[in-house]
Amino acid sequence: MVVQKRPARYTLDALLEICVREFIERGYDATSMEDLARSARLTKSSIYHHVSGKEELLRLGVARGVDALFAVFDEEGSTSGRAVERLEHVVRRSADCLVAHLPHVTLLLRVRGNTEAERWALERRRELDRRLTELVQAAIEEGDLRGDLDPRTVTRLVFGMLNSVTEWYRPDGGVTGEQLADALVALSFDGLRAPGRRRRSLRS
Amino acid sequence: MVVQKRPARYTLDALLEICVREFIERGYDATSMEDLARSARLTKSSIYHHVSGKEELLRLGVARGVDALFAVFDEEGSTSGRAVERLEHVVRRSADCLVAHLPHVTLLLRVRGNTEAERWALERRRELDRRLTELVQAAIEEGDLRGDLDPRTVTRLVFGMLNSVTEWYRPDGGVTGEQLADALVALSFDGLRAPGRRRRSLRS
DNA sequence: TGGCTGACCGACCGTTCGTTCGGGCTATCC
DNA sequence: GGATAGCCCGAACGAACGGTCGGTCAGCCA
Repeated sequence: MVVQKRPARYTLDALLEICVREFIERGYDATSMEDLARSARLTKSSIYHHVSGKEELLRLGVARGVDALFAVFDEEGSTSGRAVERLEHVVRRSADCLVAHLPHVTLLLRVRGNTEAERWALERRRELDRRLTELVQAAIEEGDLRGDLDPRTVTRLVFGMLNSVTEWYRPDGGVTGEQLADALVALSFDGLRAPGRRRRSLRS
Repeated sequence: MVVQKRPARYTLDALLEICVREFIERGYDATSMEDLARSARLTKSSIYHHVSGKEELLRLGVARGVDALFAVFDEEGSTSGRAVERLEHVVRRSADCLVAHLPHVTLLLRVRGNTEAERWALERRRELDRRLTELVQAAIEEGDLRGDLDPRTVTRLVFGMLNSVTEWYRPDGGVTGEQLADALVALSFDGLRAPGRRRRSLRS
């Protein structure tokens, strides 16, 4: 093993980046402090110089994911215009955001509520879900979205499709963030079917 | 607390059901054998009478999920007819199947590859993904699905939307399995947009 | 009725966990 | 050049982990 003469110094963010990556790979609970230390080329005890403990690393990680996603709803395109256009903006920008902050958002979407930090993250996610549902509801009422599907259900499905990106997307996989966002918006709003062959509504 | 005079006897399946539920609630790694024992009203050591250890419980659980999902691809509707119809059949029946075997499929979709059993499960999931991609590819070539999107990407998105159901669907939530399957198929193939307002292709 | 067996239990094992503590090294400042 | 502060280390802590062991107890069959 190579030992650096001048040991690498870590900023909090640099250390966090490594730990978040490890959390994602093995899962938070399955990752030990020794795993983190090995990955960062530090000792376990050195990590405690930067953070108060394992849970703080999780808290910092998911907080960055939360901040990134909430920022999308504050953008101008999310607050003005027809609901259907605001919805499209949110979906597209969420995809961008998800790609830009892939590790943090991935971590955020994996928490199960075992600790205080995780429960807080779950509550924030629920808030995002609520806002998205409102948008879908409004777009249906304005006549731009089909009304034959339960708004709550389709919101969760679209949200689910969006969030599933963290399960497979890799920046070096040949698909750019823009291509991904295009596909997401296209699929959400117009579906897979070839133009000219579309059904009008649910099968009777 | 009520204590049964004749202590409940467990079949393997009955015990597995309880353990799978616990794994889902807290995550596999965060669930201790004592957690399982408490939930089953047994002692830790009694569990070892039924299974060889914690990992076997996981293995049995995910195997049931794998079997259920693979069965869909063996159905007649998945093997004959136009590709687009086979695809619709697979999506609809996967949704049914996911609702019918919600705990096992949920567990399956959460594994991260830390153990041998988990790596096997991941490989089976990849195989499902491969088969679905083939269907999408074929349906595009037959002209029934739009050709302006990358087959690999949309497959993963549709798959992601499908799988996301485990994250929120609850049988007692007022949405039946059939309504869910309808919404999934409708969204996948025709999208959210109201009929008459659909776009022909990607924005230029 | 006496022994066998399946289901279960309490006590305990070695290991690994997250965390703590005291100290050492190096660059910087006075 | 001595003191200071930031960063890091080795060793060890108590707690909790998954798993083992010997034994108990009820129901069944001969």
